[in-house]
Amino acid sequence: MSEGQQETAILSTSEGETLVTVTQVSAEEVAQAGTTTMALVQLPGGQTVQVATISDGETSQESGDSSSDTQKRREILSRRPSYRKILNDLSSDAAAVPKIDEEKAEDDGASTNNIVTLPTPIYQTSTGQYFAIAGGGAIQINGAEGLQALTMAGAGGQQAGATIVQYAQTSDGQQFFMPGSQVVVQSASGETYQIRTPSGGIPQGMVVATSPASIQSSQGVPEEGTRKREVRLMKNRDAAKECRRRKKEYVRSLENRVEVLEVQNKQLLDELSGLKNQFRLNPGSAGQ
DNA sequence: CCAATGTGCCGTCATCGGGC
DNA sequence: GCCCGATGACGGCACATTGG
Repeated sequence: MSEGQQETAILSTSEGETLVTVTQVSAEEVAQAGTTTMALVQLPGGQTVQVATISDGETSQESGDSSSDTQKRREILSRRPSYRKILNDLSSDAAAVPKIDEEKAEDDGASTNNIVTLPTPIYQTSTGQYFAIAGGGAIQINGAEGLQALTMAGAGGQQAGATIVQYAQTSDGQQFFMPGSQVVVQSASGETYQIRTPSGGIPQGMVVATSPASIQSSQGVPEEGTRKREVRLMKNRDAAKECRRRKKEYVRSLENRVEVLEVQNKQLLDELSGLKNQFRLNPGSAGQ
């Protein structure tokens, strides 16, 4: 399809009322768009909407202003894979558009920015109950009987709905159970709480939760190294998630581009075939 | 039904490169 | 030089699929 040669389809009712007008954009425009823009749909009110290919991580972002996304995508796709560069682009856009937050919320349930800054220090149990990390460092659990499972409410380091801690109500307080050996919870204020399996005193698998103050007072300076390590692991864990998310998004964009280029290629082949037939039937008209 | 295999996701480690 | 974020590599786990 050459420049300015657009194909238009009109969807109308039996009474002849036009519902929508679909204009296929030129191959060049498609190529420039890189991945997403396939057609323009004109609504009855005169509003024009770009119809884009749909992929998991992109639909939530591109329903709004698509022009800036198209521009950005064009830049992304015109260069060789560089996740660092992609990150720079994304981070520069993040100030204006909170796209990462939205995508991550629906993508894999990972935290919005990083695990360090949880949106709220309140967590929800599988039964809908809540517990909170109070300002003094205490973990407060609202009324529980029997064994309960704690899951992160909303964003967090664990998979959405994954059980990270179980607890039971006892006569002398709360007791925690957990599948792993250690869990670190960080509050919105940045304080780190370690939930660890003790060496003895309580049944195996039972853990206790300690606040930063008690950790420092009971175990002293050497624990600082452990705490730093846990924070570093948490940050790296989150960075790895984000990196994988960007990589998946990049692969999706490449797949989208393949689709677009295949369509473009087919159109060009069809056009070539048509021209060949035309030349065969009417050789004298060639070049006019 | 069950073991083998494939796939996807995650956490961790090692390394690199940029900022200070 | 140190710190920190990004990312490749690796291994583990959970789940789905497949063949006997």
